[in-house]
Amino acid sequence: MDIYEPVTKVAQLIGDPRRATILMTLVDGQAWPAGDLAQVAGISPSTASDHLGQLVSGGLLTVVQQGRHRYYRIANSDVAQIMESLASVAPPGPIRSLRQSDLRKALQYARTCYDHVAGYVGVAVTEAGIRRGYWNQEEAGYWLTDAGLAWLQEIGVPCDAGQRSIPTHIDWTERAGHLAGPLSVRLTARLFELGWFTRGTGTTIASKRTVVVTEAGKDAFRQHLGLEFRNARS
Amino acid sequence: MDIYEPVTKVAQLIGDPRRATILMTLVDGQAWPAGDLAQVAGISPSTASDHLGQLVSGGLLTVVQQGRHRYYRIANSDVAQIMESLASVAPPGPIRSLRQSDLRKALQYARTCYDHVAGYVGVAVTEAGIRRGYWNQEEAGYWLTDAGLAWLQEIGVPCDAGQRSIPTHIDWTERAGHLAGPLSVRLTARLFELGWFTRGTGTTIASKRTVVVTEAGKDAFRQHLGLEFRNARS
DNA sequence: TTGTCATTTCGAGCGTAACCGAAGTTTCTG
DNA sequence: CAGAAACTTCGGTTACGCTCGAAATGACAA
Repeated sequence: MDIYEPVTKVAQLIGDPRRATILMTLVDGQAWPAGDLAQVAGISPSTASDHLGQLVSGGLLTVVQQGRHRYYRIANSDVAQIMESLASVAPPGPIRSLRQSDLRKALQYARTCYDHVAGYVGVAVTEAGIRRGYWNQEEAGYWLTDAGLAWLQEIGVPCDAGQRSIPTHIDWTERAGHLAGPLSVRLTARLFELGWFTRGTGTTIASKRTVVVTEAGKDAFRQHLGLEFRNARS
Repeated sequence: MDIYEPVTKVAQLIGDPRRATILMTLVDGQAWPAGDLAQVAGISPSTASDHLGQLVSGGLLTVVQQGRHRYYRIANSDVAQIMESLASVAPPGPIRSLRQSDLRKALQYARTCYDHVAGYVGVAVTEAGIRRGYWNQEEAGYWLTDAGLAWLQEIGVPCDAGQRSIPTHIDWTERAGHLAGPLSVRLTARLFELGWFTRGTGTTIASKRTVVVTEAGKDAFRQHLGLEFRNARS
C-alpha cells in the first residue's frame, strides 16, 4: 500500500547527521576513502563503514576499490542536485562563528558541484555565454553554437563538433540554470588550468569546495565574455 | 560545527513513512484536516498530530484553523518541488498491484502539483505554447507575449497585462520545465472550468491528484495549440 | 449550560538504528 | 612470509523517536 516507500528511503538516508555530512562532503563529485570520511563525520571507522554501506545499497553513492583504499563518490548528478536543493529549502540555520558565515558566503559565490562550477559565478558565466551567442537556451538545456565551439577551441577546451547539446542544472542558491555535463567538466577543468579559477585555501574539506576567481581570471572573463563579476562578499 | 544541520533536519522529517505519505498527499497544494491525514497515513489521530506538529515547526507545512478543523497544507512551492524531485531520484520501487501500476502511470501522465498541472501533459502544454508564440522561454522562466495574452483572455483566463513574467518549475518525471505561479493557477482552474480537464475518479486521495484530458479537451487543445497528446497508457 | 466532535498533550511502552570495540578479511610493504 | 594498514563484519549496548490510549483543550450546536 505504500507507494512512497522509495521516497521515504532516500530521505531517511539523507536524514542522519553523519550521512548528511558525508554526502555534502562528496557533493562536489570528488571521491574520498572511507577513513577520511569517517574523520570528516567524526565517527569511528566501523560506524562510517556501516553508513557508507547503506548509502551505496540505497543508490546514493558508488564505491571503487584502489589498493587497500575504497573510494566513495556520489552515484550520479541527480543525487548531487537533490543535496543542493535540500540545502536551499532548508532554513539558513544559526551561524555559530564568523568562519562559518564566511564559508557560506564563499560557497554561495562559487563552488564546485559534481561536474561544474555552481553558485553565482557559474550562473553568470552561463548567462554571459548566452549574451555572446556562444550557446542558446533551449527547452531542456543549451545548444552550442559555431561561435561557441570556436571560442572553446580557442581557449583550449577539447570539443566534439558533433556534440552540441549541453545539459543544464538548476542552481538553487541563484534560482537559475547553468551549464552541466561532460563539456562543462572539461571547460571547468580548463579554466582552473588557465588560472582563471583557483581553489579555496581553507584546511577543511568544505572550504576546498569553494572556488575563487583570480585577478587574471577577472581580466580574462571581461575580455572573453564581457563579464564583470560582482564582489565575492556581498 | 555542523553546518549541514538544516539539510539533515528537512530530510529527517521527510524520511518517516507516515510523514512522507502526508507530504505526498498534500503536494498538490490542497489543504486537508488532521483527521483525514491520520486516516490516509494509517495512524491514530494523536500520532498524526505529533507528526503534523513536527512538519509545521520544521517549516514544511502550514496550518489554518477553520472552525474545529485544522487544515494543513504544503508551506510553499519549494517544498512541493523537493518532494517531486525526491520521487524522481528514488528508484521506482516494486509494484505490488495492478492498481498501483495504473495509478503511477496516471500520475506520470498528468497530476496537479501545488499550483499547476505537472507530468507529461503540463510539459506538453507549455511547449505547445512556446511553438505557438504564446510565451517565450527565458533564462529563469517564461515571458508572456501579446499573442499569448490575447489567447488567455479569449479562453477566459483573467490576466494582468503588466504581469508578463511566468515562473517555471522543473518536472522531474519529464525532466523539462513547465508553467508555474499565479497565472498558471488561474489557467489550470479555467481549463477545469471549461471541461478540458477533469479529475481522476478513484476513491483514494492519491488518485484524486490525477488529471484526465477529456475528449472535448483533446479537440480544444488540438484546435487552440495544435497539440496532439500521446495516449495516457504508455 | 451541556454534550459532542476535532484535535492536541501527556505518559508509558517498545522497536529500531546508531554507535563502538574487537576480531576478521584483504592488500600493500619490508 | 610476517607485519602493518584500510576497511568491513559482528555482537552487545544505548538512546532516540514512533506509537497508542487516556485525558485535556477548544469550538460548535442544541
